[in-house]
Amino acid sequence: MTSVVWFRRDLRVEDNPALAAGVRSGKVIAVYVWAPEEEGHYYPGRVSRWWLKQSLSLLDSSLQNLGTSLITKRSTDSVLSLLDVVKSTGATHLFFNHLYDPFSLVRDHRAKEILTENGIVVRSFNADLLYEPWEVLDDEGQPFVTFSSFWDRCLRMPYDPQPPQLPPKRIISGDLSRCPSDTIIFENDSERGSNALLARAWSPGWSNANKALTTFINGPLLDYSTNRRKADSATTSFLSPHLHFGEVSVRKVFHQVRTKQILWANEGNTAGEESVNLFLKSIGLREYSRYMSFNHPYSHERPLLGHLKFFPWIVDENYFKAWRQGRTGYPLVDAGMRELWATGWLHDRIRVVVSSFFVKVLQLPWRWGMKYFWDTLLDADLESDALGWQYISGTLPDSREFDRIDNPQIEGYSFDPNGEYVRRWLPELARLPTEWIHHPWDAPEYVLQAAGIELGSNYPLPIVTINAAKSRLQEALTHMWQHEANTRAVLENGTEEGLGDSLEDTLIAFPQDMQMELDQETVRNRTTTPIRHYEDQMVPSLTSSLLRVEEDEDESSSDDRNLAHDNSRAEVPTDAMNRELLREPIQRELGQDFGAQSILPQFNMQIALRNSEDSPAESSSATTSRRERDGGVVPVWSPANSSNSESFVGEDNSYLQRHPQLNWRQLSQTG
DNA sequence: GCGGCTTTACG
DNA sequence: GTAAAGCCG
Repeated sequence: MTSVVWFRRDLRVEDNPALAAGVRSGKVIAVYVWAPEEEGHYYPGRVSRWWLKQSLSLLDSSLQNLGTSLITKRSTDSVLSLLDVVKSTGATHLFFNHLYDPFSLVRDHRAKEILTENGIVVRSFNADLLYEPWEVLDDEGQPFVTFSSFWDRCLRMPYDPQPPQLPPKRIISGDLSRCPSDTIIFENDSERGSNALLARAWSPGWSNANKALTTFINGPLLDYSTNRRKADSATTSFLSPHLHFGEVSVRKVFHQVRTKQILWANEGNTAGEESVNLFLKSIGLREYSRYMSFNHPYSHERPLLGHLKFFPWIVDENYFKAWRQGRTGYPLVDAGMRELWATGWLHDRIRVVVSSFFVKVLQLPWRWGMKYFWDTLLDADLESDALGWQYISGTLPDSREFDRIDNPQIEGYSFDPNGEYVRRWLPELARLPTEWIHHPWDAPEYVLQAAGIELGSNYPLPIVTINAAKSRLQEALTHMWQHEANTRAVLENGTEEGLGDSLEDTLIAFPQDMQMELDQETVRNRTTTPIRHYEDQMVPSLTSSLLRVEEDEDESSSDDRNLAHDNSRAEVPTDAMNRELLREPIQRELGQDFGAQSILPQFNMQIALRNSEDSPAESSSATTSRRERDGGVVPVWSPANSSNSESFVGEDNSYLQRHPQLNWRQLSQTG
């Protein structure tokens, strides 16, 4: 028997449950499908593609050593390409590992549906997380809504994460003769030169990931606790790109780090113990990003909390440009942005500094910043990216307070006390004494002259002073509360006028220069296969486990639930991903006519389609319907259903109502 | 060792 | 903003 093993972001042969399943059951066809257009705006950036290219090539050599090779396919429809591979190789099974970003949730469900319809046995596995999102629930069976409660539970689960598995000793290859690889172009000519530098600093690939893990555990891990807040990042693990592409299993990381911790604990090495706790917390945040994405599949484009819905974001492309170029006049921010541009890397601490500056001082819409991180980071990761920006923007229950502005000058002396980081990335400030390095605008003229600095000329004055930013933020909040109150009054009067003029951040388009990049790529890579009509792809299923009685009343028989439970450890319960949508908005709005009210479709893939093609308006008449399938009830939704953020995060929304104790309310009330 | 003040952390 | 930790007399 032959199985297709579909590699995605699990580019390793070790501790890879899908590959192991394939090897166990007979002959293996290993395949990677490159179909970036399926991810809409989130076409991978230059450095991310560079990494992927190297990683795939190393995976291929490992597979060749074991007895097969990696088939690569260029596609605009992963699922149909998989079906082709299955048919041309005579495979009967498909195995893959779970992903939790919104695009994958939808695509993978569709893969299961279509391949199953074609008589293929499809099995999927957990390879990316310590625990599946649907395993980690509070005492009421609800998902956690704060990180610390989530992570506490993860560390106290009644069963351990699965121990990592060894790589297979050999692989029996399926028949590849009728399934040739496509050549995939990961970089264009203009990118090749910049990419050449990356190889000096980074070594992608699963075996290199293992080396990086060992190096970290035997070196910087011990002092992680004391060093972790220094901008000069020689003390971080550098594992994030490896983890993003699944070159090393997070379970292996967890296992090895925990082992070290026990060792240190026995030696009475409390500093080492504490370091491990802190490092594991960052692993936990990665887990939590998947958890959030799974439970709230729109978190990459819509705030989880709706209290900033009427915030007047400053839609200013010049600000945005100054931030990207590292010309804001704040040395720590600028050094970070230059480092990011030059290397695709940024210490976590500095990510917080630059993104907080972006949101609080510049008051730019957070999705622009998130998109820029996506485009430029070597470890660009949609779920982590979204979690980070929502945390900074104050749209999570456990976010930073929105009305507090961090001061880059103070942060500078804390994270870069000697100014070495700033001097490395801002050569124009290299000769400035440490006393002034994080606030050159206060330096006496003779000091500046001696350092060869002319503010406003070879280094900018602050783009906005912190005091101005503080008062501007207060004004903006006042404006927001006013607008919110007006809207509420209008709603209570029963008229709908005045609803249209709020500038919701989800409606703010990406700036042109960012979009052009995407559009060019989309056009350039267009193959003969037409892009499918989008609605076809938007059908998540109810295969599963977490269906609760109150959600589905009479329509879900207890048989369905019991049946689903049997499988719950291995299969993604795609209903859970819709839990939010199902429980409140969809049920509430069933039967309502959204029609023109349903405003713009906000799901990125739709926007991308609309931008790049004359697709016929998505027929976004936003129907919510249920249909029978496989003896179970399958809710069908289209993105326009939930495009109205009112239905997801509005003040009458479930997420807020369930957490009345959370501090976001203070914001609204102080107004 | 204690109280009171300052600093730091806060996902 | 609050609470814990660190520091000092």
